[in-house]
Amino acid sequence: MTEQVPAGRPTLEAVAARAGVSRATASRVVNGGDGVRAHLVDKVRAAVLDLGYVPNHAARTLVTRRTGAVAVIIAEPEIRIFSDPFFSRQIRGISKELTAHDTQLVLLLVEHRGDYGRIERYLAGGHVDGALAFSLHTDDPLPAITRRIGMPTVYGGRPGWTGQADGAAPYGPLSYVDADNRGGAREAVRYLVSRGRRQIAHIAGPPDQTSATDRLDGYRDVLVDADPALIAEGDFTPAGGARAMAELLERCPDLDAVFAANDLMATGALGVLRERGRSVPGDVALVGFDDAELVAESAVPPLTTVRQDIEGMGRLMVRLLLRSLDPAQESHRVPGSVITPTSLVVRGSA
Amino acid sequence: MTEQVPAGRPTLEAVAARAGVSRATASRVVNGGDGVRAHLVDKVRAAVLDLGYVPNHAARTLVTRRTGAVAVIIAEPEIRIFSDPFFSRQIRGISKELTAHDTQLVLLLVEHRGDYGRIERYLAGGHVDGALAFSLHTDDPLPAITRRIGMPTVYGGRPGWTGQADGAAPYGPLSYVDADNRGGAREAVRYLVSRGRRQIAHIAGPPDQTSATDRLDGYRDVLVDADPALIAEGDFTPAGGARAMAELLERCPDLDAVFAANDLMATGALGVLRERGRSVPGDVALVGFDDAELVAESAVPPLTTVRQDIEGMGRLMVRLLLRSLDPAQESHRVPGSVITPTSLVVRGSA
DNA sequence: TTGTAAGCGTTATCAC
DNA sequence: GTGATAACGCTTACAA
Repeated sequence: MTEQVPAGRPTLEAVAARAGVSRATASRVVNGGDGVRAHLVDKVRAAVLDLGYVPNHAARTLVTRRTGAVAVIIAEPEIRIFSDPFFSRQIRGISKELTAHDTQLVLLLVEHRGDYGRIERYLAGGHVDGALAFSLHTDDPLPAITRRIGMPTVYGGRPGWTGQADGAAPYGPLSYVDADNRGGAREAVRYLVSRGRRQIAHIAGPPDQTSATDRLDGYRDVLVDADPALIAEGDFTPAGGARAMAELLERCPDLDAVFAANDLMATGALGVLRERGRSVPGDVALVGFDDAELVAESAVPPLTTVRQDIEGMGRLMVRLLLRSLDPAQESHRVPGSVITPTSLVVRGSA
Repeated sequence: MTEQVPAGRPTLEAVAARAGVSRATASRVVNGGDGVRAHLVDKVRAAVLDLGYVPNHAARTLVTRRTGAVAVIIAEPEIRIFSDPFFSRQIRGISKELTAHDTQLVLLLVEHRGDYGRIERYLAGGHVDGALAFSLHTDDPLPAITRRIGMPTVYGGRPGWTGQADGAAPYGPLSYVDADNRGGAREAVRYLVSRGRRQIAHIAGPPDQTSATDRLDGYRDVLVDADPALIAEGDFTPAGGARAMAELLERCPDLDAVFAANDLMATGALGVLRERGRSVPGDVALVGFDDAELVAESAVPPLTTVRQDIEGMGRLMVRLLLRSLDPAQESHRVPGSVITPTSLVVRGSA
């Protein structure tokens, strides 16, 4: 059996043959063509084109030990994965930036605690060069995993225990990108104060997420001795916001402003206020957080809210990660962290 | 340089050495262990455990020509990617089913027309075994691409031109999974009729998506000679629904019911109706489509809507695709299509 | 500047 | 049953 018809996809060998060069030279051209005479570069490029050659990814990975892929791990046991516009935008930012670097996005959704075994095996299997993760809960097993197997990882949102003294960790402290939640919250509350509001309530997020606790801290920074009755806990969903709002109205019927820890909860609160006949912003001023698309602007009235550049944060996570993956970089293996600024967007609700 | 310290991750070779067998036997055990004496199986398993061996994916792919990964292509130029709860749930279904089959999900977001070159290169590069795609617009280049490179693909939602006579296509007609949009729409409209509504309007989705046109067709099936003024076009977003609702109210102030082609538009319509002082369902009955989580149920009043099993559809797409990937299957390379049933969920809005 | 050749870690085809 | 050994397609010293 000689003289076989060109069976599957063309290989580098075929390209080299057609261009009349060695496989090595063909490889050089495919990878940029530095140090190859223009003459040959053209020949090889032509061969690539006629043959429709596309490099075999597995073969390349096998030798370079680089996969050109990054895992995006979304560990959110709750129903809100993806439905939350926050994730959507961050993913979009991540996707764009990865694409710009010719890197693929492998999505790993974690639904159950038991999924972590699978995640660890996957990450350890050399399928990806690095990982991006979100929504770390205080007892999340992920950091231990990525650390153990030495997988460079950047987190979205400040982890709950980043302050731990952990100098012995293989790659230093965790790296993350987060918005200035505390500062943003302060600005929101100060704004309400400046508008003459006196009984400013807060609908907080789940206490095991730093984005929630940081916003609560910001609220407290301004209202140092606020009545604890003015604080109710939600879960970042509209329904949770509605429940919290009902509670607050019960406990403090005279409140004249609400700062909700995210826009979704703010919309829930809005519904309850309307039901109870409180006008917004007349009787009660309402400020959200996120400036979530399809939510903040289209609420009635449109939400005054704290904007964070979610897409930009996604892009930043990628840049941090890829930089740490580059052996030539000084920052090799230590991604570092970044806090991005927020800004208050004033609309109709406050 | 002999006597090297166990440098990187352990290889099959190392496992074999430790277990005192050949690499071939070790490989057999790792891949199920059929035809190997229990005695040796145990030894190899033990070695795998102590060494923390994880197979190298690239090496395996190189020889088996199977990547164990599937691309999920989301080609939605609009802002609603992911923010739309519909996608979220379908992705969840897909993710769960892929996980159950030990297959990875590679996410490819298409934002611009120019992205298709990249997508084609990626698919042709042998990174994935098959593809799943959504939201096909009438002139979408994707089917031509997947067909050209022979990539098994299952679509979410009926493509616009599936009816074309295309027997010559390499792998037969496109395969897809879709809900019974037309039947569901009929049921919704019939329900409104049965409740005594007489001026039933429709807020349609974008005419280049079959889910929208199929629902419109269902509406027309029941209301054969409905006044064209009763039909307004939206874009599947709340804002679009609001605009359409305003138009309808302008043109047909006496309408007493609205069937919106999705829940998001229904919520937009709801806001406008409320603003205009029309009670729901008193003055105007409102029915949506999707039974979108965090949307339908939490609307005020909660939305009567047509439910489709979105997550189930996602799972089904995966099953169809994986079946077509299995060379042992009779259905090899021809995924086939499925239409899943819908059901009317009656809540407060109609 | 170009070619030769040695792997990268697996699976698969053979003999044994 | 088990073990050599030849691919798989590519990159990269090293030699020329």
